[in-house]
Amino acid sequence: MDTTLPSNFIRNEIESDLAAGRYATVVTRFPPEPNGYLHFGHAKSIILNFEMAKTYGGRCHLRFDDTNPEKESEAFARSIEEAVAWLGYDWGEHRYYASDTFETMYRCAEVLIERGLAYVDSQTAEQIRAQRGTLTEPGQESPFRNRSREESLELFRRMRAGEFPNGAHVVRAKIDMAHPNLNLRDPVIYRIRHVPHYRTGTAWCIYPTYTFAHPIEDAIEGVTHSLCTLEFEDQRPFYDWLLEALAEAGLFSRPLPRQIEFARLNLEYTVLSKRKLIELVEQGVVTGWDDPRMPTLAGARRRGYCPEGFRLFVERTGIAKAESWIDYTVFEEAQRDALNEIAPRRIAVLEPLELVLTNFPPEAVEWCDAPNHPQKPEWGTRRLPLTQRLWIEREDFMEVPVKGFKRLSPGAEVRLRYGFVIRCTGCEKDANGRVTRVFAEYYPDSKSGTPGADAYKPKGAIHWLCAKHAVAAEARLYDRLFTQPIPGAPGPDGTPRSFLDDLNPNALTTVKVFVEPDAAAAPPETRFQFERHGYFVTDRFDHRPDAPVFNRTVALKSGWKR
RNA sequence: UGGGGAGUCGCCAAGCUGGUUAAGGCACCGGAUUUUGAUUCCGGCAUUCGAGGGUUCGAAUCCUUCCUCCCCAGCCA
Repeated sequence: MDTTLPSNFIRNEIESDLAAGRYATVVTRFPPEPNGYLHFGHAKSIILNFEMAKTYGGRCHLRFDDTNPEKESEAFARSIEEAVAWLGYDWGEHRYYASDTFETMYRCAEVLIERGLAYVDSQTAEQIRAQRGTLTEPGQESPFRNRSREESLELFRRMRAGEFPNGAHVVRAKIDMAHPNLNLRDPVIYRIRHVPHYRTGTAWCIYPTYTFAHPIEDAIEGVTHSLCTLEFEDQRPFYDWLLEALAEAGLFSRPLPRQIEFARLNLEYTVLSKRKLIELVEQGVVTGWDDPRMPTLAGARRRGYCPEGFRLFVERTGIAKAESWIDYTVFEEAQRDALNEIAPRRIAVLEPLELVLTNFPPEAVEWCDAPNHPQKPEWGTRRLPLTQRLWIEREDFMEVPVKGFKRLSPGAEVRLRYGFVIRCTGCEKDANGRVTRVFAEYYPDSKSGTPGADAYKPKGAIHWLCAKHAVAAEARLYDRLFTQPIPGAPGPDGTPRSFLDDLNPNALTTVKVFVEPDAAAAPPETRFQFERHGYFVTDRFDHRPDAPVFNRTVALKSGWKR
């Protein structure tokens, strides 16, 4: 067993199950309903399930929980597969659809009825609700609860045959209408829905409910550990009741799968509920499900976040049962740590200011070697042309420097990264007092990598790009989508607010920038670290070498506090 | 006021079959290295485990009372 992974209660449970011989192997599953896009919360579940299986030498299935034809589609299923694969997981042969097992489920329900453990109720949804009782009062038994097994069986058969309209009958498990756990007060396990299913078409007009289908799907697939979120905790008694009954009837063999619940992910400065995500798209707050500001996996991919960063994130935040809100910095830091390892360095000037080296020969070009990664010499170097006219970052110059400023200002010396040390001699301003150009003199004997270059000890180093060679590009600077840690949380005085009230208007800023030619020429989805700025990626859809588009994934940390 | 869960450092989270100084991560604060104010590197960061009682030589870990928060009354998942 891998002891380098952090301990968590699920690992403990699995290990004791294995040690006790309850299961010979570990089989988990990621069971999305194909009715929407995957988000960061799903990433936690995907990673948990696949990593647990991997850790114990088992396997993880991808299962589409498509038991409600009203909102599911093939397109969603495909986008889910794409996202899981993007995260780096392979379900191999083990892709399942609940809808492939409708016949088995039908049989399971029949067996329950035959054994007197389920019955067809012919009341309306309203009547059933009224009889369910309340949290403190027991429910009432349906007048149809004790009808004969034969009659229920016959009605169930006719339900399947399409003889009844929606809502005319349902089949319910027969457990205990007075049970303190409402989920055991004869839960509905089959309902009539005259709606075509995206996979089974019109073959069925009755569909099993999640409650009934999920345990059966797990058992059919031989799942050992069915990991789900906390809200299903109350459902576990039914999960066990059902499988026990079916095993007793000989439909499933032991060991039966067991459900274990963990807390879902809550991340600050973002929202992770399907409803809110849909609202962001429909209100036009973002451009779509894959907008880089969206906490969807499609958005994350486009934003430039990497799978390894997600894995690190999940590993660092852990798996537990306490509902908690994770600091956004944990997510960002995990991404930076992962990106730092895989992103080659390049230079980009985000807010260009012209710098003229007055003592540099006008036609000369000095080639400077720059490493592609400061800690990975094996990644090699590239050559940057340096000429008299350069672009530097506007924020790297201050006519009147503040205390602690280590960059350019009149009289100050600074190193042009990988190039020469220069001394600022002044600047030029327009009528509004805005600096339009900076002047400096370079020290010819200070070139990086040449003997004696280290004799210069400037306080800082700034990046630059040759004005003649730099390529213009568009940079989309992304930031957190919300301004509050918990979007929509009530105000201090308790006034109710909406998460839409906390939108960050600056979550996207588009700017015209200059980049190194080879960065512009890179294919879509190529990641770079633009030195001193952050991690960027060429946009998956909009980037073209002749019209480059870079998305800022996450900025570098900055210890510089004015 | 029924049932099911959870409360350990600012944010997460190990530990919880009782026994040396309560892991680790993020954040934060130093300090070293650095041609990214990045990375890396050292060091600091809970006499205390929701609160009160109790058992014990000894409790975050056992018992007990209380407090707070979350979930459940879809023919959603």
